[in-house]
Amino acid sequence: MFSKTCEYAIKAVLYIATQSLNNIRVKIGDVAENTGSPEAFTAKILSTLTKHKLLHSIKGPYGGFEIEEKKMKQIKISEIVYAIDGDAIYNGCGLGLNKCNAAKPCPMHDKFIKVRSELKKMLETTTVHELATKVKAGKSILIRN
Amino acid sequence: MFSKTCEYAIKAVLYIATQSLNNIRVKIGDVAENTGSPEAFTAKILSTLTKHKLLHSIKGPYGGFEIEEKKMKQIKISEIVYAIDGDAIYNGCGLGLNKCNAAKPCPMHDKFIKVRSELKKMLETTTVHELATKVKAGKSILIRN
DNA sequence: CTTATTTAAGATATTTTTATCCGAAATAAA
DNA sequence: TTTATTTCGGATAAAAATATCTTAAATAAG
Ligand code: SF4
Ligand code: SF4
Repeated sequence: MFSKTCEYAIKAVLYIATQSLNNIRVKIGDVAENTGSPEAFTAKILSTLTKHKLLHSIKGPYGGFEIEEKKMKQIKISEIVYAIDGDAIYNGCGLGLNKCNAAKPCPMHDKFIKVRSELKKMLETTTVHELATKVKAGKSILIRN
Repeated sequence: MFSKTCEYAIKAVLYIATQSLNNIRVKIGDVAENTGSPEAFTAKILSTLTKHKLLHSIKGPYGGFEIEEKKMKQIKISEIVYAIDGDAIYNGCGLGLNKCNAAKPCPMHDKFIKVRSELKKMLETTTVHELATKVKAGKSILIRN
């Protein structure tokens, strides 16, 4: 469904958001540890997310990552997926034809479009804040030990 | 969504099925050419599909691949996906947690499960015959030139 | 039986994805 | 100013996915 990189990215954002809800700024090591992701690779991902303005980073001692509560209410999961995996999941086709054409589509078109648009809608209507709140309340987890 | 290998596999099966509807047996080269897939790689994929009994292969001169009409009415697209990509798309989780647990799920669980089960249902209710018929009737295509 | 044709299977190569490493830049505190 | 801490950015490395090549096995036809 998503690339591994994208899974790490979603978990990382949700972990940072959850901690930000408690006004705790977190370091790369914390994120890696609490999402079950490799640390150096997590650094790369967080850097990408920061460039896309999905996270706020602070360098130096007592630095780390955080997300304002206002921001996490705005950011949708779709934006994280887009920043990492690009638009393939939104615009790419099920059978990978070079170009799409509704007049003469691939034979799975109708059925495929239906499922894909539901996925898209789901990602576009789910906010980081909504999910982070669930994690904070202990209703769900980001890592299984 | 699917691996590239899986996309090739679906297109290959549909091409072979479409030709079988006209009682034409096809060779690897034909399949590759008419699905826009690399030939040697297509050979590997067809071999896998044959082992999974999703295709019938005949060696030697005048040989090639075919699917009985009876068979193509039975085979669902889900079976092709399963043969190539395994059960990740059916049982894997959106965030890639090691194990799933409905009691303490990942925060996307509910929404994710909904979309995934629709995808699963779609694949499990679409037969090869249904799609091959569409292609045969010229209503859809497998390759864009 | 011999030859030509075709799939099967294993070895190898290339590309992409995932992951690590290391030095630079920023910055807070002593 | 110096030091310790932390992110940033570029260079590599390892693993997985995708793709090719080469030889073997099967078989139809002459
Ligand atoms: S025809 Fe439809 S389903 Fe097929 S590749 Fe194009 S957009 Fe996707
Ligand atoms: S909790 Fe649900 S959505 Fe999350 S990984 Fe498990 S099955 Fe998938």
